[in-house]
Amino acid sequence: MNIKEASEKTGVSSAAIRYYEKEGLIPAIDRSDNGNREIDERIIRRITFARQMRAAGMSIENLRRYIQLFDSNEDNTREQMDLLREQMTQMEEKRDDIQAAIDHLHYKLDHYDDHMQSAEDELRELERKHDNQK
Amino acid sequence: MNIKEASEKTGVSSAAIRYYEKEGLIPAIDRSDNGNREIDERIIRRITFARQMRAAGMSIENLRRYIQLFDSNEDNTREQMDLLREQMTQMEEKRDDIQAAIDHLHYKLDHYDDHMQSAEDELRELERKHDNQK
DNA sequence: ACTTGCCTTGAAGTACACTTTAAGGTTTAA
DNA sequence: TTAAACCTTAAAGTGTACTTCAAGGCAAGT
Repeated sequence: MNIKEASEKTGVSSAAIRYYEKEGLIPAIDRSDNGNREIDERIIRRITFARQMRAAGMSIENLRRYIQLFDSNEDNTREQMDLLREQMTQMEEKRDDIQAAIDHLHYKLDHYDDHMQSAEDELRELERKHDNQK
Repeated sequence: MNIKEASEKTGVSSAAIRYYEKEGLIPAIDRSDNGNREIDERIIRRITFARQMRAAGMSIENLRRYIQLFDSNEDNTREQMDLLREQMTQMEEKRDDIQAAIDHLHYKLDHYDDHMQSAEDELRELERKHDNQK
């Protein structure tokens, strides 16, 4: 499979696949005789994994660190797991931040009919509700 | 309250508060006699709202669009609500992306003991599980 | 008078994650 | 043989969201 097909299959642009390879987010890709990348299912899975982690906000730097551990032959299970746990914690925080924002906007939408004269009214209302929860 | 106190209270840097004001993410802030910003609770709430939306991944551009509608005197309830709903949809998608990544990493962590010889083993395992779910 | 510590502005600089460009190579089809 | 459609690389460019810098002002304390 050439890079264009891989791009279509994974939803990652050809340029980004090259970039990921150069940055060590995916393994080095074998070349065919003419020097073109010959992409197999193993690489597709690695690209897809990278895409998923990137979509969840994992930085290039952290993803590279993890992949380097992962692809090394040494037993660095401890470090890998620590890194994974650290990333999961960050993702959970981000997920919760987003959920809080969704709840906030949901509240705004639900109360649009009641009082929409001014920004202040609405913000006071939100503030009051927030205070009551404490 | 001066900008430094506001920064400490909201967790948004002084420079970012100035930037948010310039970009129209928060209203224009009143100045005291010497030209310094005099920040009250209303502004604090606006900064906090901006911070929360930013933390959830809402772009400066979209936040400005919403705030401009919000602070205008015209009745653009429809546009405001449409914008809010659009943003919520985006946030929900992002939240779900993150959750999928968390689930993936969780699976990895849970199965670390079983088979950690190679990246390929693990990825095959994930692939298999994924296929089974279809 | 001077240092400290805050403030102001506009402009320039930075980090991240790609994307785009430039210059060229190969393969296939007409 | 020439055009189309892919590929390669290195390097430069881009957008976002700030941060940092430079140059100066104000107010209080020593």
